[in-house]
Amino acid sequence: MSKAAYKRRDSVLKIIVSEYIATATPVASEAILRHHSLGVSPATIRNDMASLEEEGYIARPYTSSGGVPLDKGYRFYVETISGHAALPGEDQKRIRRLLDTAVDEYDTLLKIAANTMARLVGNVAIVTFPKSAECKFKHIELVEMHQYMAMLVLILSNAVLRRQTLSFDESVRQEQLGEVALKFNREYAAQTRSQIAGKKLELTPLEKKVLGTISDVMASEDAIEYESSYLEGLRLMLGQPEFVQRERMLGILELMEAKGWLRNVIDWQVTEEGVKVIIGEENRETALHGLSLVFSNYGIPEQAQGTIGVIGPKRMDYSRAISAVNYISGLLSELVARVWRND
Amino acid sequence: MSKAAYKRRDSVLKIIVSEYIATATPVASEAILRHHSLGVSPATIRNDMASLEEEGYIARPYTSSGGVPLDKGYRFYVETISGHAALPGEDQKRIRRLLDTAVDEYDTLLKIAANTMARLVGNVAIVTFPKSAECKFKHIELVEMHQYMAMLVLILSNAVLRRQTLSFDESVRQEQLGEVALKFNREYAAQTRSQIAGKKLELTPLEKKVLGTISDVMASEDAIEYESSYLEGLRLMLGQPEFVQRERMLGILELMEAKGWLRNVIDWQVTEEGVKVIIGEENRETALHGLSLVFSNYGIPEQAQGTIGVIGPKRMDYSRAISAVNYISGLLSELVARVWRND
DNA sequence: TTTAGCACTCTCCACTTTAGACTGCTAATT
DNA sequence: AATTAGCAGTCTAAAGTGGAGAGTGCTAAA
Repeated sequence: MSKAAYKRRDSVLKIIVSEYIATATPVASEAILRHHSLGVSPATIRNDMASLEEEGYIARPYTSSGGVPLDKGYRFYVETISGHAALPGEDQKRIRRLLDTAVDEYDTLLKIAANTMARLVGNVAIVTFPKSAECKFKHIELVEMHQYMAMLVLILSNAVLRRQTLSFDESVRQEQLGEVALKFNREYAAQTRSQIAGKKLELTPLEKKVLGTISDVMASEDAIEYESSYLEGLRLMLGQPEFVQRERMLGILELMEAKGWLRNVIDWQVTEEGVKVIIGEENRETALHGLSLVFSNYGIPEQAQGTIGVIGPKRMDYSRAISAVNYISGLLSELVARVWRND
Repeated sequence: MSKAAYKRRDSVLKIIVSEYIATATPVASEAILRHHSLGVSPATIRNDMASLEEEGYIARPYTSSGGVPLDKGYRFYVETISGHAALPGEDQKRIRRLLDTAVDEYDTLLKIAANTMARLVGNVAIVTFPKSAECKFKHIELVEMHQYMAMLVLILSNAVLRRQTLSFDESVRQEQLGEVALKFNREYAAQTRSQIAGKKLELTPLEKKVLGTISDVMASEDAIEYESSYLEGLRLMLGQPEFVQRERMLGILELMEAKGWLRNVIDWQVTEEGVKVIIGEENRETALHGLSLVFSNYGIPEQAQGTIGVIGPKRMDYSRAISAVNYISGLLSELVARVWRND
């Protein structure tokens, strides 16, 4: 096969993928020529398609139908388009304005980010809270609820807020609680759980109790990976033709309601820069073999990192997804940096 | 029609409903006798069914098929069974143990409650956060993030926690922030937003800024009705045979992803005691006309009330749902009361 | 290497057929 | 007046049929 012929075959593959993404139906040789004149006849395209099939880029649902891309075909497509993608300027502006309105409210901000992205790509969007490797004590507050009970509010350095109630056998007054809080805030500022444990202080029974609770909360925070995250756009994704079979639809719902599924899905170890695309069987989780993922980390490495991404059928608009994830993750990084400037 | 005949007809209706709930297929006259011998022939049952149809309790999908209950039939069924329902002792124990483990962590507690109930009834369960009519200031905390930014943590009397970041034009130190917090905590304890606004104090520019933010947060808290709630068991409900039509499935997903839908669905005005059942077209929201709701309020009236309930197809196990909602709402009330004992 | 031409394959849709499930009605019975 | 047996009649669901149309694979020629 000549060099020019190879090039044409690659074009054919690209057209098949993009056409299939648009129509969700097998792409016929003549359909390819309808929209992109390649200066050759349908028969030539058919030969190319036969060759593409042989090498595992495309497949045909039945003996003589059009071609549909296989994972390898999608992969090729993604490689060739990535880099060129950028969100339209007006979208960028709109999104920036939208997120700016919520910049002071952390949770709302992330929720809006997820929602916006979901609608932008017509699929499921996920945003996790930023998380640091090992959380640090920032501040506690003890508030009396009633005589025998108080609420402990613990603020961690990654701006995570956790609360826990404490019951006492004896009556405790707000003043006492205030003193304990003051002492701990002075002694433990910016320390990790293990550092706090290492510090031997003289403690009253009340203080011991509070310290124990703090330690528990920090431990559970360290253990959590993705518990809290926002997931938006389920209805959009499930409206796609790939989910006409009820089985698939329910499978997805089941997966997403399961606890801790995200941990298996996103390879947390990977801290590479930039947008990553995972296609079909490249997914570790078998339930996701029919889907693709486009995601990126955001935030400040080693300090406060979260993940933002899109999940959709393999037949998703990768160009749009990549540019959306890229832009919004950048935006979030910016906003996170503003809060963390010098922590 | 004799008294005895009326009684039999009621039995027939009850059997039709319960049989339909179990099988999801129209109930034939002979099927009724298969499981419940009423001492009469199928022809008699048929006469009864004709009468039930005439009065709008049941309908037939086509000219000569079995009967399916209409809303009026379900309503009759619910009236006759309610009161007799109680969760099996072992379930009660299991659930109590489960919730006890999370009693100190408010959010987890509610999430577990929702999850448990969803699995108990095989449908969607919803639990909202307790909310009081007008929230009261309990405590604030100001934590320095960096020179020009601080985080405001506001604790309200209903144990709701809200945070917000504050940016300053000038550099601000933690000490200053601490003093502001101390002052506000002293002056504003247990006051509502309007009370705080009415109190005229000498304020520095910094204090004015903080007060403004507090006021904003409390205002938005007062405005929120059901923003935060846990919804579990979508996959269970959507697995039911009523959702084989994709349209319906997507309709439900759309409804549930919409913001503020819950407010329309649950009649918040109703503060009656006990479990309430809403069947099909009794729902205000048209998207829910095919579904039923079983819900109850929990918490302390006027002080901290939330809602817990089940959403499922009209063909749901009402007996189980009513007993589950009843039991779990009672349990939550108990746990809430423990925290609020004398607020 | 590309192309024209044609037989062949397979899907999709509409239509028909058939078996079986239930009822409604009528006339007889209690 | 209420109940029953019996049977004709109605309707569904599933399986089968046939034809149109889309699209390919192959062959032989350019």
